[in-house]
Amino acid sequence: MKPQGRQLRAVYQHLHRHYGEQHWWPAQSGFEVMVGAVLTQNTAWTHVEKAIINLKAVNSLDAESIVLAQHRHLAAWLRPSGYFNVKAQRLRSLCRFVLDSGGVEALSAMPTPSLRADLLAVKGVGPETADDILLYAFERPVFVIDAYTRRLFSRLGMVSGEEGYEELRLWFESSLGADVALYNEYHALIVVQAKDVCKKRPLCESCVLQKRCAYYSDGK
DNA sequence: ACCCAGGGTCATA
DNA sequence: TATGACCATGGG
Repeated sequence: MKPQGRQLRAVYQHLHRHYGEQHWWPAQSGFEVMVGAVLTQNTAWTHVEKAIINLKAVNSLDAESIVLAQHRHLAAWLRPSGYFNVKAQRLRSLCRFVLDSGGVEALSAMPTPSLRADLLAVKGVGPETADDILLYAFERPVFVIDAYTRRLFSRLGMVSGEEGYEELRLWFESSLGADVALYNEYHALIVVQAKDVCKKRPLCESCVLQKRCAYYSDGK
């Protein structure tokens, strides 16, 4: 393991002890993970759940139904998750990709690099959404980078925060080694940690690692 | 009333 | 390559 690996695992252990097992991704199928990954873009998960409940209520949580649904219907079902016009389009393009590829089962047989490239080629699927899908739907060892990840490790002084997405992702992956279960839990813990804020003082390293204070916002 | 959520695309310079 | 505008609901 690389030098940063030990430090990264120490942070993980701290978060895991403090917040416990997260059991992500909350979904009943790989396809549901894919849908949730698009719907949660810049949106609170509680709102996404309502949209997914709507889709289930009309028996349309599958690629065929979503592709065939009229835009106004799909948009109405997605309304609670925000950006409903945009997300209806993105969901359609993702579902068309799934169908054109022969379904989720066929996708799960693809090697990770080509699957990742194909996901990124879908309109509305960017790096984070693609990596959510790769890790949580297809159980591939891909470390998900989000704004929380960049902010936390920047404040811990382990990265500058100015790195590009790919650079940061490869840094985590090479430091930790390929480990699906670890990546799964780690990303979940980073997200949970970010929500756990106090208003007392700006973040310092002990804030994160010793939980004296959990004010992780940007102090603006 | 303001801020921001488990981002991404597109137009501009 | 790098900003800025835009998408839109709902909870704190």
